[in-house]
Amino acid sequence: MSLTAANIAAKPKPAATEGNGCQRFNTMPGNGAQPKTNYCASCAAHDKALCSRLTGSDLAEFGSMSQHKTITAGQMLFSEYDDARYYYTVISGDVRLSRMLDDGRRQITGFKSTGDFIGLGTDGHFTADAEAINEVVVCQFTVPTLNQSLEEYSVVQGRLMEMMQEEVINLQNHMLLLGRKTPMEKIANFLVERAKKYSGVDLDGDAITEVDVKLPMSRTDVADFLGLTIETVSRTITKLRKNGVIALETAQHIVIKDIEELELIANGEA
Amino acid sequence: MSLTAANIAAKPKPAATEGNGCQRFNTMPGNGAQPKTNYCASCAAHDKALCSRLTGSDLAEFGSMSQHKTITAGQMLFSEYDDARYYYTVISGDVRLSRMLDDGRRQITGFKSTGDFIGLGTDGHFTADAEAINEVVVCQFTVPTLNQSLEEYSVVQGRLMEMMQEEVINLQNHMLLLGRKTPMEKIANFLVERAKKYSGVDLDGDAITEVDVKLPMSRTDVADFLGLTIETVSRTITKLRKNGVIALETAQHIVIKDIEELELIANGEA
DNA sequence: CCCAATATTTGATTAAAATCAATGCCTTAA
DNA sequence: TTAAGGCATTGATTTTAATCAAATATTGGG
Repeated sequence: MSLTAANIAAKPKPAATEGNGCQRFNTMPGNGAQPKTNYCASCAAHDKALCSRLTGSDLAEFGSMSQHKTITAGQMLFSEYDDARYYYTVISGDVRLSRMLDDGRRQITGFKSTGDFIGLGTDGHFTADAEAINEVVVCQFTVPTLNQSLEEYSVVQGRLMEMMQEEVINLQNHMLLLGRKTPMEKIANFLVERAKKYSGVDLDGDAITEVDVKLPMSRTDVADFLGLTIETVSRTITKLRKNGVIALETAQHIVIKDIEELELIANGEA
Repeated sequence: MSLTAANIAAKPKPAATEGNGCQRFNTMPGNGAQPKTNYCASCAAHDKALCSRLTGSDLAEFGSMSQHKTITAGQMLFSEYDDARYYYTVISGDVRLSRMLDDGRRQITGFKSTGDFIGLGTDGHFTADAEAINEVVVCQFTVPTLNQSLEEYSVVQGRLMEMMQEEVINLQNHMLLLGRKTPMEKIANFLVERAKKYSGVDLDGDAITEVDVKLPMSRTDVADFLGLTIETVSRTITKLRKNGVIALETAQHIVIKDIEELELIANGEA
């Protein structure tokens, strides 16, 4: 079983550079006497990642086939049309995936961070650009290696399937946003999503009204994710601020003052 | 291994009605003496479907676990939030998948026809409405049955993975369209896509300029797929017609007069 | 610490598509 | 054959967000 859809025709275009910043996974700094297993078991990404259901020696063996790689802010992990030689799990930092038109118009199709898998939606070549928003550490597997692991570890296979399902749901949600939501609804939706995924607070719990949201990406990135211009993004955030629904600590640090109201706005119910 | 992402929280809402129009797959009309295999081997959907890599007795056994079901135009196959009890392969006809906002705004996330799998993007519940555009025949599997088959037939598993990859690519393409393309580019893109998928003509071959495109869906559906209003859809089609890039046999039957030009327009290169 | 460069916000104007409104066309059933 | 209803098209107007333009804030380098 291969993750790659070999039957799909590939598009013509050159591949890009490769191989900077690599380091063997097993050369990670730390106590040399510690058993290998612990590197992965204590990994910040493990609980949410492809390997989340592996433990003990299976996890150790799976992990031994991976390498960590560090990418500095602004650097590309890969470009659209590149041969898909590696798949990645984000350990830390934020990655943006995007597609572009010839004249420079850009659509960001997703932001990936700790635990997220990068490699869905490939047909042998990557179908998007992947760029580091800040310093990013990824755990990379070669495509053949991962494909073999999928055969060997059915729990990895199952987890991948689950992640693909989540991804399809996310993309469908985002299509509804792009096609049918107003700028105000888009921004509210975006902030609520970030809050749910990254604040660490359980928003379903009662009496929670105030949530911190960090936005590592620029306004341009937000605009290109939501199908807006930066000016509209900025004006809309200002409007929410003036209404008291949010407050701005800095441009990149937003405090949601009323998450319930923001959710109503996000779903067109306000 | 289960296709369902059991860990994802399910949303609250009632399930819908079920069970009309069912018929046992093996009671299909035809020569009773024919071996079972042939029913699936000669199925119009087989080559593109989940079962495309199964042959002989495997195909027969896999097929024996399915049922055919006929849905009349306008009827729902399932609704958003319904328990996902079945997965489907479209045998014939056209299905639209959509998500709605409370005030009625709708985004169609895809049109499914012969060979397409319906059931991607579920978390135990369906995350979209599925409606028949015309009379539709589907081949349905219960979720547990299909999950078991995925274990048993690795080629089915592999084909599913491939189809999910294609789906993710499709959705990413459509996000670029929704977020960043002009109405003219959207319509051109839509027509080219339909032509590539359904005309049966190999468009990469040279000297092909004229292609028939049938649109089983209404202008409202097209609008809700492309994030436009029906008026804008209509006006844009009229403009293409006046420019001679397309011609209208009827509203539902469009002839692409210059596919190359239409592709340029679709990609913002014209 | 200050300056330059970049990012964000705000303001004015324009362009584009949505909305409101009406007409035309096609299908179907009496 | 004709009338009715639904769908599609066309036209007029309004609204919205994009564009154009400028000011303010933030960041990093010297």
